[in-house]
Amino acid sequence: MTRVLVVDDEPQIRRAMRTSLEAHGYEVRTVGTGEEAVVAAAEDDPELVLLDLGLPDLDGTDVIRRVRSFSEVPIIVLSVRDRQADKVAALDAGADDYVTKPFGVEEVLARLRAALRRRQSGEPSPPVHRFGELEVDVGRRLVTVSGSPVHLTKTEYALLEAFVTNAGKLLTHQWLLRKVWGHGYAEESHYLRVYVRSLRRKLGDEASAPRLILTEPGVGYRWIG
Amino acid sequence: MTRVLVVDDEPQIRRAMRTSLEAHGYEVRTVGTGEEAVVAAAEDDPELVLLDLGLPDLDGTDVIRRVRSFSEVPIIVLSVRDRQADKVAALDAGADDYVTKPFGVEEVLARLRAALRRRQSGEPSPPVHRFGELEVDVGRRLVTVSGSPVHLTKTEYALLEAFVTNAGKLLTHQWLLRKVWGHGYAEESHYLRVYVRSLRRKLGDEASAPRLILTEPGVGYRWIG
DNA sequence: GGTCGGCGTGAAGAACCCGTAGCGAAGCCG
DNA sequence: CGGCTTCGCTACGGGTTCTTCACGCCGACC
Repeated sequence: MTRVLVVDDEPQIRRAMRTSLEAHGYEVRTVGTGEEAVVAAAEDDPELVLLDLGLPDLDGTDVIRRVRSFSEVPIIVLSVRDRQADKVAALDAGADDYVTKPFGVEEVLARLRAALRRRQSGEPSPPVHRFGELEVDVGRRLVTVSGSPVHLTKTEYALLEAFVTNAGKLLTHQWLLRKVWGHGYAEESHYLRVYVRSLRRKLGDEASAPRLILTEPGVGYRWIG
Repeated sequence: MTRVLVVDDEPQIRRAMRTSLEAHGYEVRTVGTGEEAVVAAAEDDPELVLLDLGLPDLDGTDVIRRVRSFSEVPIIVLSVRDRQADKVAALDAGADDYVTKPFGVEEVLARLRAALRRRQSGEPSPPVHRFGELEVDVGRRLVTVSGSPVHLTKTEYALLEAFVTNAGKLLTHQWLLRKVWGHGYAEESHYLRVYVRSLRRKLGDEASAPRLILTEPGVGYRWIG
Protein backbone atom coordinates (compact mmCIF):
# COMPACT_ATOMS: atom_id res chain seq x y z
CA MET A 1 0.00 0.00 0.00
CA THR A 2 1.30 3.43 -0.95
CA ARG A 3 2.05 5.67 2.01
CA VAL A 4 1.25 9.37 1.62
CA LEU A 5 2.15 12.07 4.11
CA VAL A 6 -0.32 14.96 4.24
CA VAL A 7 0.91 18.22 5.78
CA ASP A 8 -1.72 20.86 6.50
CA ASP A 9 -2.43 23.04 9.48
CA GLU A 10 -6.21 22.93 9.18
CA PRO A 11 -7.70 19.79 10.76
CA GLN A 12 -10.68 20.01 8.48
CA ILE A 13 -8.59 19.78 5.34
CA ARG A 14 -6.49 17.00 6.85
CA ARG A 15 -9.64 14.98 7.43
CA ALA A 16 -10.96 15.64 3.91
CA MET A 17 -7.63 14.64 2.39
CA ARG A 18 -7.46 11.50 4.44
CA THR A 19 -10.95 10.46 3.37
CA SER A 20 -10.32 11.05 -0.33
CA LEU A 21 -6.94 9.35 -0.37
CA GLU A 22 -7.99 6.35 1.66
CA ALA A 23 -10.99 5.92 -0.62
CA HIS A 24 -8.48 5.48 -3.44
CA GLY A 25 -6.41 2.93 -1.61
CA TYR A 26 -3.62 5.04 -0.18
CA GLU A 27 -2.30 4.76 3.36
CA VAL A 28 -2.38 8.22 4.90
CA ARG A 29 -0.53 9.92 7.71
CA THR A 30 -1.34 13.52 8.51
CA VAL A 31 0.59 16.16 10.44
CA GLY A 32 -0.14 19.81 11.16
CA THR A 33 3.23 21.59 11.34
CA GLY A 34 6.46 21.88 9.40
CA GLU A 35 8.56 20.39 12.19
CA GLU A 36 6.29 17.39 12.39
CA ALA A 37 6.41 17.07 8.63
CA VAL A 38 10.21 16.83 8.57
CA VAL A 39 10.18 14.27 11.38
CA ALA A 40 7.41 12.22 9.79
CA ALA A 41 9.12 12.26 6.40
CA ALA A 42 12.29 10.95 8.03
CA GLU A 43 10.92 8.21 10.24
CA ASP A 44 7.98 7.17 8.11
CA ASP A 45 9.72 7.25 4.76
CA PRO A 46 6.51 7.93 2.82
CA GLU A 47 6.29 7.43 -0.91
CA LEU A 48 4.78 10.87 -1.50
CA VAL A 49 4.26 14.12 0.41
CA LEU A 50 1.35 16.53 -0.04
CA LEU A 51 2.51 19.77 1.50
CA ASP A 52 0.37 22.80 2.22
CA LEU A 53 2.43 25.97 2.24
CA GLY A 54 0.49 27.99 4.78
CA LEU A 55 2.10 26.45 7.84
CA PRO A 56 2.29 28.33 11.11
CA ASP A 57 5.79 27.39 12.24
CA LEU A 58 8.10 27.08 9.24
CA ASP A 59 8.34 28.59 5.81
CA GLY A 60 7.23 26.09 3.18
CA THR A 61 10.44 26.21 1.16
CA ASP A 62 12.38 25.45 4.33
CA VAL A 63 10.34 22.34 4.88
CA ILE A 64 11.07 21.26 1.32
CA ARG A 65 14.78 21.90 1.67
CA ARG A 66 15.03 20.05 4.96
CA VAL A 67 13.20 17.03 3.61
CA ARG A 68 15.33 17.12 0.48
CA SER A 69 18.45 16.98 2.59
CA PHE A 70 17.79 13.34 3.31
CA SER A 71 15.10 12.13 0.93
CA GLU A 72 14.14 12.16 -2.73
CA VAL A 73 10.46 11.55 -1.99
CA PRO A 74 8.13 13.33 -4.42
CA ILE A 75 6.67 16.50 -2.89
CA ILE A 76 3.50 18.07 -4.25
CA VAL A 77 2.89 21.56 -2.93
CA LEU A 78 -0.63 22.86 -2.32
CA SER A 79 -1.00 26.58 -1.82
CA VAL A 80 -3.36 29.49 -1.93
CA ARG A 81 -0.61 31.67 -3.33
CA ASP A 82 -0.77 31.99 -7.08
CA ARG A 83 2.17 34.34 -7.47
CA GLN A 84 4.79 33.21 -9.88
CA ALA A 85 7.64 33.94 -7.47
CA ASP A 86 6.16 31.55 -4.91
CA LYS A 87 5.91 28.75 -7.45
CA VAL A 88 9.47 29.28 -8.65
CA ALA A 89 10.77 29.32 -5.07
CA ALA A 90 9.01 26.10 -4.12
CA LEU A 91 9.96 24.23 -7.28
CA ASP A 92 13.58 25.32 -7.10
CA ALA A 93 13.72 24.32 -3.45
CA GLY A 94 13.00 20.80 -4.63
CA ALA A 95 9.25 20.45 -4.95
CA ASP A 96 7.97 18.25 -7.74
CA ASP A 97 4.68 20.01 -8.42
CA TYR A 98 2.73 23.07 -7.34
CA VAL A 99 -1.07 23.17 -7.26
CA THR A 100 -2.97 26.33 -6.51
CA LYS A 101 -6.07 26.38 -4.34
CA PRO A 102 -8.86 26.00 -4.95
CA PHE A 103 -8.20 22.67 -6.63
CA GLY A 104 -10.31 19.66 -7.41
CA VAL A 105 -9.67 16.37 -5.68
CA GLU A 106 -9.46 14.59 -9.00
CA GLU A 107 -6.71 16.89 -10.21
CA VAL A 108 -4.65 16.31 -7.09
CA LEU A 109 -5.12 12.56 -7.43
CA ALA A 110 -4.03 12.72 -11.06
CA ARG A 111 -0.91 14.72 -10.20
CA LEU A 112 -0.21 12.28 -7.42
CA ARG A 113 -0.48 9.35 -9.81
CA ALA A 114 1.81 11.15 -12.26
CA ALA A 115 4.43 11.73 -9.55
CA LEU A 116 4.29 8.12 -8.36
CA ARG A 117 4.44 6.77 -11.90
CA ARG A 118 7.55 8.83 -12.63
CA ARG A 119 9.22 7.49 -9.54
CA GLN A 120 8.83 3.84 -10.27
CA SER A 121 9.47 4.12 -13.99
CA GLY A 122 12.81 5.65 -13.11
CA GLU A 123 14.42 2.29 -12.70
CA PRO A 124 13.21 -0.13 -15.32
CA SER A 125 15.36 -3.17 -14.71
CA PRO A 126 17.70 -3.48 -17.64
CA PRO A 127 17.28 -6.73 -19.47
CA VAL A 128 20.26 -8.91 -18.64
CA HIS A 129 20.20 -12.28 -20.30
CA ARG A 130 21.96 -15.10 -18.51
CA PHE A 131 22.90 -18.48 -19.89
CA GLY A 132 25.11 -20.40 -17.51
CA GLU A 133 28.41 -18.55 -17.35
CA LEU A 134 27.43 -16.23 -20.18
CA GLU A 135 25.85 -12.86 -19.46
CA VAL A 136 24.55 -10.42 -22.07
CA ASP A 137 23.71 -6.96 -20.74
CA VAL A 138 21.78 -5.35 -23.54
CA GLY A 139 21.53 -1.99 -21.75
CA ARG A 140 25.29 -1.62 -21.35
CA ARG A 141 26.09 -3.58 -24.43
CA LEU A 142 28.38 -5.70 -22.32
CA VAL A 143 29.07 -9.41 -22.65
CA THR A 144 30.83 -11.47 -20.00
CA VAL A 145 31.82 -15.11 -19.69
CA SER A 146 32.56 -16.31 -16.17
CA GLY A 147 32.62 -12.70 -15.06
CA SER A 148 35.30 -11.43 -17.41
CA PRO A 149 34.26 -9.20 -20.29
CA VAL A 150 34.44 -10.53 -23.81
CA HIS A 151 35.34 -8.21 -26.64
CA LEU A 152 32.92 -8.43 -29.53
CA THR A 153 33.02 -6.42 -32.73
CA LYS A 154 30.04 -4.45 -33.89
CA THR A 155 28.77 -7.19 -36.18
CA GLU A 156 29.42 -9.96 -33.70
CA TYR A 157 27.46 -8.13 -31.03
CA ALA A 158 24.56 -7.35 -33.36
CA LEU A 159 24.31 -11.02 -34.21
CA LEU A 160 24.49 -12.09 -30.57
CA GLU A 161 21.79 -9.62 -29.59
CA ALA A 162 19.57 -10.93 -32.37
CA PHE A 163 20.05 -14.40 -30.91
CA VAL A 164 19.51 -13.74 -27.22
CA THR A 165 16.49 -11.50 -27.73
CA ASN A 166 14.89 -14.29 -29.75
CA ALA A 167 16.00 -17.26 -27.70
CA GLY A 168 14.43 -20.58 -28.63
CA LYS A 169 13.03 -19.38 -31.91
CA LEU A 170 14.26 -20.69 -35.21
CA LEU A 171 15.90 -17.76 -36.97
CA THR A 172 16.23 -18.16 -40.72
CA HIS A 173 19.30 -17.09 -42.63
CA GLN A 174 17.26 -14.41 -44.35
CA TRP A 175 15.92 -13.03 -41.11
CA LEU A 176 19.32 -12.90 -39.42
CA LEU A 177 21.01 -11.34 -42.40
CA ARG A 178 18.40 -8.64 -42.65
CA LYS A 179 18.53 -7.98 -38.92
CA VAL A 180 22.30 -7.68 -38.71
CA TRP A 181 23.46 -6.53 -42.13
CA GLY A 182 20.30 -4.82 -43.38
CA HIS A 183 18.26 -5.17 -46.49
CA GLY A 184 20.03 -6.33 -49.58
CA TYR A 185 22.10 -8.99 -47.84
CA ALA A 186 19.47 -11.72 -47.75
CA GLU A 187 21.49 -13.98 -50.04
CA GLU A 188 24.88 -13.66 -48.36
CA SER A 189 24.51 -16.60 -46.01
CA HIS A 190 28.26 -17.18 -45.98
CA TYR A 191 28.55 -14.05 -43.82
CA LEU A 192 26.56 -15.93 -41.24
CA ARG A 193 28.88 -18.89 -41.31
CA VAL A 194 31.86 -16.67 -40.64
CA TYR A 195 30.28 -14.72 -37.80
CA VAL A 196 28.54 -17.64 -36.15
CA ARG A 197 31.92 -19.30 -36.12
CA SER A 198 33.46 -16.22 -34.54
CA LEU A 199 30.77 -16.01 -31.87
CA ARG A 200 31.04 -19.67 -31.02
CA ARG A 201 34.78 -19.35 -30.60
CA LYS A 202 34.58 -16.29 -28.34
CA LEU A 203 31.74 -17.65 -26.24
CA GLY A 204 33.23 -21.11 -25.85
CA ASP A 205 30.68 -23.00 -27.89
CA GLU A 206 31.49 -25.74 -30.38
CA ALA A 207 29.55 -26.62 -33.47
CA SER A 208 29.79 -30.37 -32.94
CA ALA A 209 28.18 -30.24 -29.49
CA PRO A 210 26.45 -26.87 -29.32
CA ARG A 211 25.19 -25.49 -26.01
CA LEU A 212 24.36 -22.01 -27.32
CA ILE A 213 23.92 -21.81 -31.08
CA LEU A 214 22.28 -24.73 -32.80
CA THR A 215 22.59 -25.16 -36.56
CA GLU A 216 19.35 -25.94 -38.37
CA PRO A 217 20.70 -27.20 -41.70
CA GLY A 218 19.28 -25.54 -44.75
CA VAL A 219 17.14 -23.15 -42.72
CA GLY A 220 18.97 -21.12 -40.14
CA TYR A 221 20.14 -21.12 -36.53
CA ARG A 222 18.54 -21.35 -33.11
CA TRP A 223 19.71 -19.97 -29.75
CA ILE A 224 19.33 -22.65 -27.12
CA GLY A 225 20.04 -21.03 -23.75
CA MET B 1 23.50 20.98 -23.54
CA THR B 2 19.91 20.16 -22.64
CA ARG B 3 17.65 19.58 -25.62
CA VAL B 4 14.04 20.72 -25.32
CA LEU B 5 11.31 20.01 -27.84
CA VAL B 6 8.65 22.73 -28.06
CA VAL B 7 5.32 21.79 -29.65
CA ASP B 8 2.93 24.63 -30.45
CA ASP B 9 0.86 25.46 -33.50
CA GLU B 10 1.34 29.21 -33.23
CA PRO B 11 4.61 30.38 -34.78
CA GLN B 12 4.63 33.43 -32.57
CA ILE B 13 4.60 31.37 -29.39
CA ARG B 14 7.21 29.01 -30.82
CA ARG B 15 9.51 31.95 -31.40
CA ALA B 16 8.91 33.37 -27.94
CA MET B 17 9.57 29.99 -26.34
CA ARG B 18 12.73 29.53 -28.33
CA THR B 19 14.03 32.91 -27.31
CA SER B 20 13.34 32.41 -23.61
CA LEU B 21 14.74 28.89 -23.48
CA GLU B 22 17.85 29.65 -25.48
CA ALA B 23 18.53 32.60 -23.25
CA HIS B 24 18.69 30.12 -20.37
CA GLY B 25 21.09 27.81 -22.11
CA TYR B 26 18.75 25.20 -23.54
CA GLU B 27 18.98 23.82 -27.02
CA VAL B 28 15.57 24.18 -28.63
CA ARG B 29 13.77 22.44 -31.44
CA THR B 30 10.24 23.55 -32.32
CA VAL B 31 7.49 21.83 -34.27
CA GLY B 32 3.93 22.87 -35.06
CA THR B 33 1.87 19.67 -35.24
CA GLY B 34 1.27 16.53 -33.25
CA GLU B 35 2.61 14.26 -35.96
CA GLU B 36 5.81 16.25 -36.15
CA ALA B 37 6.05 16.14 -32.39
CA VAL B 38 5.97 12.34 -32.27
CA VAL B 39 8.54 12.12 -35.03
CA ALA B 40 10.82 14.71 -33.45
CA ALA B 41 10.58 13.04 -30.04
CA ALA B 42 11.63 9.76 -31.60
CA GLU B 43 14.52 10.85 -33.77
CA ASP B 44 15.80 13.71 -31.66
CA ASP B 45 15.53 12.04 -28.27
CA PRO B 46 15.05 15.33 -26.39
CA GLU B 47 15.47 15.58 -22.65
CA LEU B 48 12.16 17.39 -22.16
CA VAL B 49 9.01 18.16 -24.12
CA LEU B 50 6.87 21.28 -23.78
CA LEU B 51 3.54 20.39 -25.36
CA ASP B 52 0.73 22.77 -26.17
CA LEU B 53 -2.61 20.99 -26.21
CA GLY B 54 -4.42 23.05 -28.84
CA LEU B 55 -2.93 21.28 -31.83
CA PRO B 56 -4.77 21.19 -35.15
CA ASP B 57 -4.11 17.60 -36.20
CA LEU B 58 -4.06 15.33 -33.17
CA ASP B 59 -5.63 15.26 -29.76
CA GLY B 60 -3.12 16.21 -27.10
CA THR B 61 -3.53 13.07 -25.03
CA ASP B 62 -2.92 11.01 -28.16
CA VAL B 63 0.38 12.77 -28.68
CA ILE B 64 1.32 12.00 -25.09
CA ARG B 65 0.36 8.35 -25.40
CA ARG B 66 2.24 7.90 -28.65
CA VAL B 67 5.40 9.47 -27.27
CA ARG B 68 5.06 7.37 -24.12
CA SER B 69 4.97 4.24 -26.20
CA PHE B 70 8.69 4.59 -26.86
CA SER B 71 10.07 7.19 -24.47
CA GLU B 72 10.08 8.19 -20.82
CA VAL B 73 11.00 11.80 -21.59
CA PRO B 74 9.37 14.30 -19.21
CA ILE B 75 6.38 16.01 -20.83
CA ILE B 76 5.07 19.33 -19.54
CA VAL B 77 1.66 20.23 -20.94
CA LEU B 78 0.67 23.83 -21.62
CA SER B 79 -3.01 24.50 -22.19
CA VAL B 80 -5.71 27.13 -22.13
CA ARG B 81 -8.13 24.59 -20.73
CA ASP B 82 -8.49 24.83 -16.98
CA ARG B 83 -11.10 22.11 -16.58
CA GLN B 84 -10.20 19.42 -14.13
CA ALA B 85 -11.14 16.63 -16.51
CA ASP B 86 -8.59 17.87 -19.06
CA LYS B 87 -5.83 17.91 -16.50
CA VAL B 88 -6.67 14.41 -15.27
CA ALA B 89 -6.79 13.09 -18.84
CA ALA B 90 -3.42 14.56 -19.75
CA LEU B 91 -1.69 13.49 -16.55
CA ASP B 92 -3.08 9.97 -16.72
CA ALA B 93 -2.05 9.70 -20.36
CA GLY B 94 1.50 10.12 -19.13
CA ALA B 95 2.18 13.83 -18.83
CA ASP B 96 4.43 14.95 -16.00
CA ASP B 97 2.97 18.38 -15.39
CA TYR B 98 0.10 20.56 -16.53
CA VAL B 99 0.34 24.35 -16.68
CA THR B 100 -2.67 26.52 -17.49
CA LYS B 101 -2.41 29.59 -19.69
CA PRO B 102 -1.80 32.34 -19.10
CA PHE B 103 1.43 31.40 -17.38
CA GLY B 104 4.63 33.23 -16.58
CA VAL B 105 7.88 32.33 -18.27
CA GLU B 106 9.59 32.00 -14.91
CA GLU B 107 7.05 29.47 -13.72
CA VAL B 108 7.49 27.33 -16.81
CA LEU B 109 11.25 27.49 -16.41
CA ALA B 110 10.96 26.45 -12.77
CA ARG B 111 8.69 23.52 -13.62
CA LEU B 112 11.12 22.58 -16.36
CA ARG B 113 14.01 22.61 -13.92
CA ALA B 114 11.98 20.52 -11.48
CA ALA B 115 11.21 17.94 -14.16
CA LEU B 116 14.84 17.74 -15.27
CA ARG B 117 16.10 17.51 -11.70
CA ARG B 118 13.74 14.62 -10.96
CA ARG B 119 14.97 12.96 -14.08
CA GLN B 120 18.60 12.89 -13.23
CA SER B 121 18.17 12.30 -9.51
CA GLY B 122 16.70 8.96 -10.47
CA GLU B 123 20.13 7.46 -10.17
CA PRO B 124 21.69 8.88 -7.03
CA SER B 125 25.26 8.75 -8.24
CA PRO B 126 27.81 9.84 -5.70
CA PRO B 127 29.13 13.33 -6.40
CA VAL B 128 32.72 12.09 -6.36
CA HIS B 129 33.79 9.31 -8.69
CA ARG B 130 37.01 7.48 -7.89
CA PHE B 131 39.00 5.25 -10.21
CA GLY B 132 42.34 4.30 -8.74
CA GLU B 133 44.41 7.47 -8.54
CA LEU B 134 41.85 9.45 -10.52
CA GLU B 135 39.15 11.44 -8.79
CA VAL B 136 36.32 13.28 -10.53
CA ASP B 137 34.23 15.60 -8.38
CA VAL B 138 31.22 16.32 -10.53
CA GLY B 139 29.77 18.81 -8.08
CA ARG B 140 32.89 20.95 -7.94
CA ARG B 141 34.00 20.24 -11.48
CA LEU B 142 37.34 19.19 -10.08
CA VAL B 143 39.59 16.46 -11.41
CA THR B 144 42.67 15.16 -9.63
CA VAL B 145 45.24 12.49 -10.38
CA SER B 146 47.24 11.24 -7.40
CA GLY B 147 45.95 14.20 -5.41
CA SER B 148 47.14 16.95 -7.72
CA PRO B 149 44.53 18.79 -9.76
CA VAL B 150 44.40 18.34 -13.51
CA HIS B 151 43.42 21.21 -15.72
CA LEU B 152 40.78 20.28 -18.26
CA THR B 153 39.21 22.52 -20.86
CA LYS B 154 35.48 22.93 -21.05
CA THR B 155 35.07 20.37 -23.79
CA GLU B 156 37.45 17.90 -22.20
CA TYR B 157 35.57 18.11 -18.93
CA ALA B 158 32.18 17.70 -20.59
CA LEU B 159 33.45 14.57 -22.26
CA LEU B 160 34.93 13.20 -19.05
CA GLU B 161 31.72 13.84 -17.14
CA ALA B 162 29.73 12.04 -19.81
CA PHE B 163 32.06 9.09 -19.34
CA VAL B 164 32.19 8.84 -15.55
CA THR B 165 28.45 9.33 -15.09
CA ASN B 166 27.86 6.45 -17.49
CA ALA B 167 30.63 4.12 -16.40
CA GLY B 168 30.45 0.64 -17.85
CA LYS B 169 27.98 1.53 -20.56
CA LEU B 170 28.95 1.54 -24.18
CA LEU B 171 28.52 5.11 -25.35
CA THR B 172 28.08 5.45 -29.10
CA HIS B 173 29.81 8.15 -31.11
CA GLN B 174 26.43 9.73 -31.81
CA TRP B 175 25.45 9.80 -28.17
CA LEU B 176 28.72 11.33 -27.01
CA LEU B 177 28.78 13.93 -29.76
CA ARG B 178 25.26 15.04 -28.98
CA LYS B 179 25.95 15.12 -25.26
CA VAL B 180 29.14 17.16 -25.53
CA TRP B 181 28.84 19.20 -28.71
CA GLY B 182 25.09 19.39 -29.07
CA HIS B 183 22.97 18.04 -31.82
CA GLY B 184 23.99 18.65 -35.37
CA TYR B 185 27.43 17.19 -34.66
CA ALA B 186 26.37 13.55 -34.80
CA GLU B 187 28.59 12.85 -37.79
CA GLU B 188 31.76 14.54 -36.61
CA SER B 189 33.31 11.54 -34.95
CA HIS B 190 36.80 12.88 -35.58
CA TYR B 191 36.15 15.44 -32.84
CA LEU B 192 35.87 12.53 -30.47
CA ARG B 193 39.15 11.06 -31.58
CA VAL B 194 40.91 14.33 -30.85
CA TYR B 195 39.38 14.86 -27.41
CA VAL B 196 39.58 11.27 -26.29
CA ARG B 197 43.25 11.51 -27.14
CA SER B 198 43.56 14.66 -25.09
CA LEU B 199 41.79 13.12 -22.11
CA ARG B 200 43.87 9.99 -22.22
CA ARG B 201 47.04 12.05 -22.25
CA LYS B 202 46.03 14.21 -19.30
CA LEU B 203 44.71 11.30 -17.27
CA GLY B 204 47.64 9.04 -17.95
CA ASP B 205 45.80 6.46 -20.00
CA GLU B 206 47.12 4.86 -23.15
CA ALA B 207 45.11 3.62 -26.07
CA SER B 208 47.11 0.44 -26.53
CA ALA B 209 46.50 -0.76 -22.96
CA PRO B 210 43.54 1.28 -21.73
CA ARG B 211 42.65 1.34 -18.04
CA LEU B 212 40.06 4.11 -18.33
CA ILE B 213 38.67 4.64 -21.82
CA LEU B 214 38.15 1.59 -23.95
CA THR B 215 37.72 1.94 -27.70
CA GLU B 216 34.90 -0.07 -29.23
CA PRO B 217 35.77 0.13 -32.92
CA GLY B 218 33.02 1.24 -35.21
CA VAL B 219 30.63 1.90 -32.33
CA GLY B 220 31.94 4.18 -29.63
CA TYR B 221 33.83 4.23 -26.33
CA ARG B 222 33.38 2.74 -22.90
CA TRP B 223 34.57 3.98 -19.51
CA ILE B 224 36.03 1.08 -17.59
CA GLY B 225 36.71 2.29 -14.06
C1' DG C 1 29.49 -45.97 -53.43
C1' DG C 2 29.54 -41.68 -55.67
C1' DT C 3 27.94 -37.06 -56.12
C1' DC C 4 26.33 -32.80 -54.41
C1' DG C 5 25.01 -29.09 -51.47
C1' DG C 6 25.49 -26.99 -47.07
C1' DC C 7 28.35 -26.11 -43.17
C1' DG C 8 32.72 -25.30 -40.42
C1' DT C 9 37.17 -23.51 -40.55
C1' DG C 10 41.26 -20.80 -41.51
C1' DA C 11 43.44 -17.19 -43.86
C1' DA C 12 44.38 -13.09 -46.79
C1' DG C 13 43.36 -8.78 -49.15
C1' DA C 14 40.44 -4.81 -48.94
C1' DA C 15 38.02 -1.44 -46.58
C1' DC C 16 37.40 0.96 -42.76
C1' DC C 17 38.42 3.13 -38.42
C1' DC C 18 41.43 4.92 -34.89
C1' DG C 19 45.48 7.34 -32.82
C1' DT C 20 48.35 11.00 -33.36
C1' DA C 21 50.61 15.34 -34.71
C1' DG C 22 49.95 19.76 -36.21
C1' DC C 23 48.06 24.07 -38.27
C1' DG C 24 45.09 28.18 -38.60
C1' DA C 25 41.23 30.66 -36.44
C1' DA C 26 38.69 32.39 -32.71
C1' DG C 27 38.25 33.75 -28.07
C1' DC C 28 40.31 35.53 -23.73
C1' DC C 29 43.42 37.70 -20.83
C1' DG C 30 46.22 41.66 -19.65
C1' DC D 1 47.13 45.30 -29.37
C1' DG D 2 49.75 40.94 -28.46
C1' DG D 3 50.42 36.64 -26.28
C1' DC D 4 48.10 32.56 -24.73
C1' DT D 5 44.62 29.06 -24.62
C1' DT D 6 41.15 26.50 -26.73
C1' DC D 7 38.77 24.88 -30.64
C1' DG D 8 37.82 23.18 -35.30
C1' DC D 9 39.74 20.69 -38.77
C1' DT D 10 43.04 17.95 -41.78
C1' DA D 11 46.40 14.46 -43.00
C1' DC D 12 48.69 10.26 -42.54
C1' DG D 13 50.41 5.87 -40.64
C1' DG D 14 49.02 1.81 -38.37
C1' DG D 15 45.74 -1.31 -36.58
C1' DT D 16 41.25 -3.65 -36.58
C1' DT D 17 37.36 -5.35 -38.82
C1' DC D 18 34.88 -6.87 -42.85
C1' DT D 19 34.58 -9.32 -46.91
C1' DT D 20 35.89 -12.86 -49.74
C1' DC D 21 37.91 -17.19 -51.00
C1' DA D 22 39.54 -21.96 -50.59
C1' DC D 23 39.33 -26.35 -48.63
C1' DG D 24 37.72 -30.27 -45.80
C1' DC D 25 33.87 -32.54 -43.69
C1' DC D 26 29.34 -34.44 -43.16
C1' DG D 27 24.83 -35.91 -44.39
C1' DA D 28 21.40 -36.44 -48.14
C1' DC D 29 20.18 -38.22 -52.21
C1' DC D 30 20.61 -40.81 -56.28
